[in-house]
Amino acid sequence: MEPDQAVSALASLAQEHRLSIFRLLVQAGKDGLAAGAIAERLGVPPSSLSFHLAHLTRSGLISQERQSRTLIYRADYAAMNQLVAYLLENCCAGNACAVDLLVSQGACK
Amino acid sequence: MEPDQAVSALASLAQEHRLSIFRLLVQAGKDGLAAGAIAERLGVPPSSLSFHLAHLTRSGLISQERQSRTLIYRADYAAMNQLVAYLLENCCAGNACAVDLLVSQGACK
DNA sequence: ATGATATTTCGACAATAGTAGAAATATCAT
DNA sequence: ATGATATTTCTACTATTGTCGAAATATCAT
Repeated sequence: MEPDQAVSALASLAQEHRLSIFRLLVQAGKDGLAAGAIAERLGVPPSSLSFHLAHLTRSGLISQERQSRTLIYRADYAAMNQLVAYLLENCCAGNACAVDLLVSQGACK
Repeated sequence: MEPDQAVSALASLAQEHRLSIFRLLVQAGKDGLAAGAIAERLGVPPSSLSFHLAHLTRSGLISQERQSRTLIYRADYAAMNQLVAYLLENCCAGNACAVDLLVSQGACK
Protein backbone atom coordinates (compact mmCIF):
# COMPACT_ATOMS: atom_id res chain seq x y z
CA MET A 1 0.00 0.00 0.00
CA GLU A 2 1.19 3.49 -0.86
CA PRO A 3 1.54 6.03 1.95
CA ASP A 4 -0.82 8.43 0.15
CA GLN A 5 -3.56 5.82 0.00
CA ALA A 6 -3.17 5.11 3.69
CA VAL A 7 -3.28 8.81 4.58
CA SER A 8 -6.38 9.21 2.45
CA ALA A 9 -8.13 6.27 4.10
CA LEU A 10 -7.18 7.46 7.58
CA ALA A 11 -8.32 11.00 6.81
CA SER A 12 -11.66 9.55 5.74
CA LEU A 13 -12.06 7.95 9.12
CA ALA A 14 -10.74 10.91 11.09
CA GLN A 15 -14.00 12.83 11.13
CA GLU A 16 -16.94 12.37 13.47
CA HIS A 17 -19.63 11.86 10.83
CA ARG A 18 -17.52 9.76 8.49
CA LEU A 19 -16.40 7.55 11.35
CA SER A 20 -20.04 6.99 12.29
CA ILE A 21 -20.91 6.21 8.68
CA PHE A 22 -18.10 3.72 8.37
CA ARG A 23 -18.97 1.96 11.61
CA LEU A 24 -22.62 1.75 10.61
CA LEU A 25 -21.60 0.12 7.34
CA VAL A 26 -19.16 -2.27 9.04
CA GLN A 27 -22.01 -3.37 11.27
CA ALA A 28 -24.51 -3.57 8.44
CA GLY A 29 -22.38 -6.16 6.66
CA LYS A 30 -22.87 -7.26 3.06
CA ASP A 31 -26.34 -5.78 2.61
CA GLY A 32 -25.02 -2.28 3.16
CA LEU A 33 -27.22 0.75 3.74
CA ALA A 34 -28.92 3.31 1.52
CA ALA A 35 -27.73 6.93 1.77
CA GLY A 36 -31.18 7.83 3.05
CA ALA A 37 -31.01 5.24 5.83
CA ILE A 38 -27.66 6.65 6.91
CA ALA A 39 -28.97 10.22 6.83
CA GLU A 40 -31.92 9.22 8.97
CA ARG A 41 -29.75 7.58 11.63
CA LEU A 42 -27.14 10.34 11.79
CA GLY A 43 -29.31 13.44 11.30
CA VAL A 44 -26.80 15.07 8.96
CA PRO A 45 -28.13 17.36 6.16
CA PRO A 46 -28.16 15.60 2.75
CA SER A 47 -25.49 17.73 1.11
CA SER A 48 -23.12 17.26 4.05
CA LEU A 49 -23.77 13.53 4.12
CA SER A 50 -23.10 13.27 0.41
CA PHE A 51 -19.82 15.11 0.86
CA HIS A 52 -18.73 12.59 3.49
CA LEU A 53 -19.89 9.55 1.53
CA ALA A 54 -17.91 10.79 -1.47
CA HIS A 55 -14.86 11.22 0.74
CA LEU A 56 -15.07 7.66 2.04
CA THR A 57 -15.72 6.32 -1.44
CA ARG A 58 -12.76 8.16 -2.97
CA SER A 59 -10.49 6.71 -0.29
CA GLY A 60 -11.73 3.22 -1.11
CA LEU A 61 -13.07 2.33 2.33
CA ILE A 62 -16.65 2.07 1.14
CA SER A 63 -18.27 1.31 -2.20
CA GLN A 64 -21.38 2.55 -3.92
CA GLU A 65 -24.00 0.69 -5.96
CA ARG A 66 -27.09 2.22 -7.48
CA GLN A 67 -30.33 0.35 -6.93
CA SER A 68 -32.91 2.28 -8.92
CA ARG A 69 -33.39 5.57 -7.11
CA THR A 70 -31.33 4.75 -4.06
CA LEU A 71 -27.57 4.42 -3.66
CA ILE A 72 -26.42 1.53 -1.49
CA TYR A 73 -23.15 1.95 0.37
CA ARG A 74 -21.05 -0.89 1.77
CA ALA A 75 -17.89 -1.11 3.87
CA ASP A 76 -14.94 -2.52 1.96
CA TYR A 77 -13.46 -4.98 4.43
CA ALA A 78 -10.49 -5.83 2.24
CA ALA A 79 -9.46 -2.17 2.09
CA MET A 80 -9.76 -1.93 5.86
CA ASN A 81 -7.65 -5.05 6.34
CA GLN A 82 -4.98 -3.69 4.04
CA LEU A 83 -4.93 -0.44 5.96
CA VAL A 84 -4.44 -2.18 9.30
CA ALA A 85 -1.78 -4.42 7.80
CA TYR A 86 0.05 -1.34 6.52
CA LEU A 87 -0.07 0.38 9.89
CA LEU A 88 1.34 -2.63 11.70
CA GLU A 89 3.79 -3.77 9.04
CA ASN A 90 6.96 -5.31 10.44
CA CYS A 91 5.64 -4.84 13.91
CA CYS A 92 8.04 -5.18 16.85
CA ALA A 93 11.22 -5.42 14.78
CA GLY A 94 10.03 -8.62 13.20
CA ASN A 95 9.33 -10.55 16.40
CA ALA A 96 6.32 -12.79 15.95
CA CYS A 97 3.11 -11.41 17.36
CA ALA A 98 -0.61 -11.69 16.67
CA VAL A 99 -0.31 -9.13 13.89
CA ASP A 100 1.07 -11.81 11.59
CA LEU A 101 -2.17 -13.66 11.98
CA LEU A 102 -4.22 -10.60 11.17
CA VAL A 103 -2.16 -9.69 8.17
CA SER A 104 -2.12 -13.17 6.70
CA GLN A 105 -5.77 -14.02 6.98
CA GLY A 106 -7.48 -10.65 6.99
CA ALA A 107 -9.60 -9.38 9.84
CA CYS A 108 -12.96 -9.69 8.15
CA LYS A 109 -14.26 -11.18 4.91
CA MET B 1 -13.76 3.72 23.35
CA GLU B 2 -15.31 7.16 22.89
CA PRO B 3 -15.86 8.44 19.34
CA ASP B 4 -13.79 11.56 20.10
CA GLN B 5 -10.81 9.47 21.13
CA ALA B 6 -11.05 7.42 17.96
CA VAL B 7 -11.29 10.53 15.78
CA SER B 8 -8.30 12.00 17.56
CA ALA B 9 -6.22 8.84 17.07
CA LEU B 10 -7.22 8.58 13.42
CA ALA B 11 -6.46 12.25 12.81
CA SER B 12 -3.02 11.63 14.27
CA LEU B 13 -2.38 8.94 11.71
CA ALA B 14 -3.95 10.83 8.80
CA GLN B 15 -0.92 12.92 7.99
CA GLU B 16 2.10 11.92 5.95
CA HIS B 17 4.78 12.69 8.53
CA ARG B 18 2.84 11.38 11.51
CA LEU B 19 2.00 8.17 9.71
CA SER B 20 5.71 7.70 8.96
CA ILE B 21 6.58 8.39 12.58
CA PHE B 22 4.02 5.91 13.84
CA ARG B 23 5.14 3.18 11.47
CA LEU B 24 8.76 3.73 12.40
CA LEU B 25 7.85 3.32 16.05
CA VAL B 26 5.70 0.24 15.39
CA GLN B 27 8.68 -1.32 13.69
CA ALA B 28 11.15 -0.19 16.33
CA GLY B 29 9.27 -2.14 19.01
CA LYS B 30 9.78 -1.78 22.74
CA ASP B 31 13.09 0.11 22.55
CA GLY B 32 11.42 3.01 20.77
CA LEU B 33 13.32 5.81 19.07
CA ALA B 34 14.71 9.18 20.18
CA ALA B 35 13.17 12.31 18.63
CA GLY B 36 16.53 13.01 17.06
CA ALA B 37 16.70 9.60 15.41
CA ILE B 38 13.24 10.14 13.95
CA ALA B 39 14.17 13.61 12.68
CA GLU B 40 17.24 12.20 11.01
CA ARG B 41 15.31 9.49 9.19
CA LEU B 42 12.44 11.70 8.06
CA GLY B 43 14.28 14.95 7.35
CA VAL B 44 11.58 17.06 8.98
CA PRO B 45 12.62 20.33 10.72
CA PRO B 46 12.74 19.98 14.54
CA SER B 47 9.83 22.29 15.28
CA SER B 48 7.61 20.52 12.79
CA LEU B 49 8.60 17.11 14.09
CA SER B 50 7.88 18.18 17.62
CA PHE B 51 4.43 19.37 16.59
CA HIS B 52 3.66 15.96 15.11
CA LEU B 53 5.09 14.00 18.02
CA ALA B 54 2.94 16.06 20.39
CA HIS B 55 -0.11 15.32 18.24
CA LEU B 56 0.49 11.57 18.34
CA THR B 57 1.22 11.68 22.06
CA ARG B 58 -1.94 13.65 22.85
CA SER B 59 -4.00 11.10 20.96
CA GLY B 60 -2.45 8.29 22.97
CA LEU B 61 -0.94 6.34 20.07
CA ILE B 62 2.63 6.91 21.21
CA SER B 63 4.25 7.58 24.57
CA GLN B 64 7.18 9.68 25.64
CA GLU B 65 9.93 8.97 28.16
CA ARG B 66 12.81 11.27 28.97
CA GLN B 67 16.25 9.70 29.10
CA SER B 68 18.55 12.48 30.21
CA ARG B 69 18.72 14.90 27.29
CA THR B 70 16.85 12.82 24.79
CA LEU B 71 13.14 11.96 24.59
CA ILE B 72 12.35 8.37 23.66
CA TYR B 73 9.08 7.74 21.84
CA ARG B 74 7.30 4.38 21.62
CA ALA B 75 4.23 3.09 19.80
CA ASP B 76 1.39 2.20 22.15
CA TYR B 77 0.21 -1.15 20.79
CA ALA B 78 -2.69 -1.42 23.21
CA ALA B 79 -4.09 1.91 22.01
CA MET B 80 -3.74 0.79 18.41
CA ASN B 81 -5.50 -2.49 19.13
CA GLN B 82 -8.36 -0.66 20.83
CA LEU B 83 -8.70 1.64 17.87
CA VAL B 84 -8.94 -1.24 15.40
CA ALA B 85 -11.39 -3.03 17.66
CA TYR B 86 -13.54 0.10 17.76
CA LEU B 87 -13.54 0.46 13.98
CA LEU B 88 -14.59 -3.13 13.43
CA GLU B 89 -16.96 -3.44 16.39
CA ASN B 90 -19.93 -5.71 15.73
CA CYS B 91 -18.61 -6.41 12.30
CA CYS B 92 -20.91 -8.06 9.75
CA ALA B 93 -24.08 -7.85 11.82
CA GLY B 94 -22.59 -10.09 14.48
CA ASN B 95 -21.64 -12.98 12.20
CA ALA B 96 -18.43 -14.58 13.39
CA CYS B 97 -15.35 -13.52 11.46
CA ALA B 98 -11.63 -13.13 12.11
CA VAL B 99 -12.25 -9.79 13.80
CA ASP B 100 -13.37 -11.57 16.93
CA LEU B 101 -9.94 -13.08 17.15
CA LEU B 102 -8.24 -9.73 16.74
CA VAL B 103 -10.45 -8.02 19.27
CA SER B 104 -10.17 -10.71 21.93
CA GLN B 105 -6.43 -11.21 21.89
CA GLY B 106 -5.07 -7.90 20.63
CA ALA B 107 -3.05 -7.60 17.44
CA CYS B 108 0.30 -6.91 19.06
CA LYS B 109 1.69 -7.01 22.61
C1' DA C 1 28.54 29.31 36.10
C1' DT C 2 29.24 28.48 31.00
C1' DG C 3 28.68 26.37 26.83
C1' DA C 4 26.95 22.60 24.08
C1' DT C 5 23.28 19.37 22.88
C1' DA C 6 18.38 17.74 22.46
C1' DT C 7 14.00 19.10 22.05
C1' DT C 8 9.88 22.00 22.72
C1' DT C 9 6.97 26.21 22.59
C1' DC C 10 5.54 30.44 20.31
C1' DG C 11 3.83 33.10 16.55
C1' DA C 12 2.44 34.33 12.05
C1' DC C 13 1.22 32.79 7.67
C1' DA C 14 -0.67 29.69 3.87
C1' DA C 15 -3.34 25.82 2.75
C1' DT C 16 -7.04 22.55 3.48
C1' DA C 17 -11.38 20.84 5.22
C1' DG C 18 -16.32 21.02 6.90
C1' DT C 19 -20.94 23.17 6.57
C1' DA C 20 -25.44 23.59 4.54
C1' DG C 21 -28.73 25.97 1.33
C1' DA C 22 -30.04 26.04 -3.42
C1' DA C 23 -29.91 24.12 -7.85
C1' DA C 24 -29.10 20.06 -10.64
C1' DT C 25 -29.40 15.05 -11.86
C1' DA C 26 -31.31 10.34 -11.90
C1' DT C 27 -35.02 7.25 -11.50
C1' DC C 28 -39.66 5.83 -10.87
C1' DA C 29 -44.89 6.05 -11.25
C1' DT C 30 -48.88 7.80 -13.51
C1' DA D 1 -44.69 14.52 -20.28
C1' DT D 2 -45.33 15.58 -15.22
C1' DG D 3 -44.54 15.20 -10.59
C1' DA D 4 -42.43 12.94 -6.70
C1' DT D 5 -38.43 10.83 -4.48
C1' DA D 6 -33.39 10.00 -3.65
C1' DT D 7 -29.20 11.88 -3.89
C1' DT D 8 -25.44 14.73 -5.67
C1' DT D 9 -23.02 18.98 -7.20
C1' DC D 10 -22.17 23.82 -6.68
C1' DT D 11 -20.96 27.81 -4.06
C1' DA D 12 -19.60 30.75 -0.51
C1' DC D 13 -18.32 30.98 4.10
C1' DT D 14 -15.85 29.72 8.48
C1' DA D 15 -12.83 26.98 11.02
C1' DT D 16 -8.97 23.99 11.50
C1' DT D 17 -4.41 22.29 10.34
C1' DG D 18 0.48 22.23 8.85
C1' DT D 19 4.82 24.81 8.37
C1' DC D 20 9.10 26.47 10.15
C1' DG D 21 12.16 30.23 12.04
C1' DA D 22 13.30 32.15 16.40
C1' DA D 23 13.26 31.96 21.20
C1' DA D 24 12.81 29.15 25.28
C1' DT D 25 13.60 24.99 28.26
C1' DA D 26 15.99 20.88 30.01
C1' DT D 27 20.04 18.29 30.76
C1' DC D 28 24.82 17.26 30.65
C1' DA D 29 29.96 18.20 30.82
C1' DT D 30 33.66 21.09 32.23
